[in-house]
Amino acid sequence: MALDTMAVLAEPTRRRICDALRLRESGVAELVAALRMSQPAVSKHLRVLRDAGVVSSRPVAQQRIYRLEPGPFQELDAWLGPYRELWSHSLDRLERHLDNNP
Amino acid sequence: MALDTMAVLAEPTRRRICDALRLRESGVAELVAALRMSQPAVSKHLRVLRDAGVVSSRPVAQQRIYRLEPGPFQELDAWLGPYRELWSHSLDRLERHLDNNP
DNA sequence: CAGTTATATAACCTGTCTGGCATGTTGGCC
DNA sequence: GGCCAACATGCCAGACAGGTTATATAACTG
Repeated sequence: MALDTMAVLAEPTRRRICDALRLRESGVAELVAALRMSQPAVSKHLRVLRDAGVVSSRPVAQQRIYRLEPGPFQELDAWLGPYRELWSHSLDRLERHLDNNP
Repeated sequence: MALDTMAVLAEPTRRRICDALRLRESGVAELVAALRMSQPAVSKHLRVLRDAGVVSSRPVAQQRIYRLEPGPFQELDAWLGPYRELWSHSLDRLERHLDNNP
């Protein structure tokens, strides 16, 4: 469910990791440099992200390359679905208003 | 920013409140009954949601009617934007694959 | 096999968050 | 004005999350 996913993505550091991985997949050291944080802290966040399926890792020599997985983001998108009519209805009203007032 | 909004919406109880308010605006007592939780707990969550702009309240006699506000959900939708190409690209590849293998 | 690189895990501390109970506060009613 | 109803707020206890340092593991390297 998007339930757990939201909690995982709510953490600012983890979102920074996602922002970084959105540009290109990376090893841990690269993320550590980008985030200016201790390596264990980054590894812990990566663990959480991986357990939630937000990222996946593949070993390359001693490195582990992390990349984003689309699934959880799609879930989040789907969860947001019903809430979209909160503002799509407003847009409908705006359109009708403009139609009636040319 | 969507930053704080995500943390606010990550809380399961608060999401249940949002789910309830999505159907219809309600007073606190109604939410208390729906969530089977103590009234102070609900009021506190409503405070957090209101501070984040996720809900707004309007007084009606001694009641306070709460309703959802679209803003934060739009922010979340916007934040999700760049991540959408994670799976839209996959769909592109799938389409090309199907085009090339009729 | 010894040493080094790259990452994961363990132990610990601290701050924050959530829930409950008790107590304010505000608006209507007799 | 006194009382009740509907919420809000303060305070406390328990749980949990995130960071750091120290240590373990895995894979190359000579």
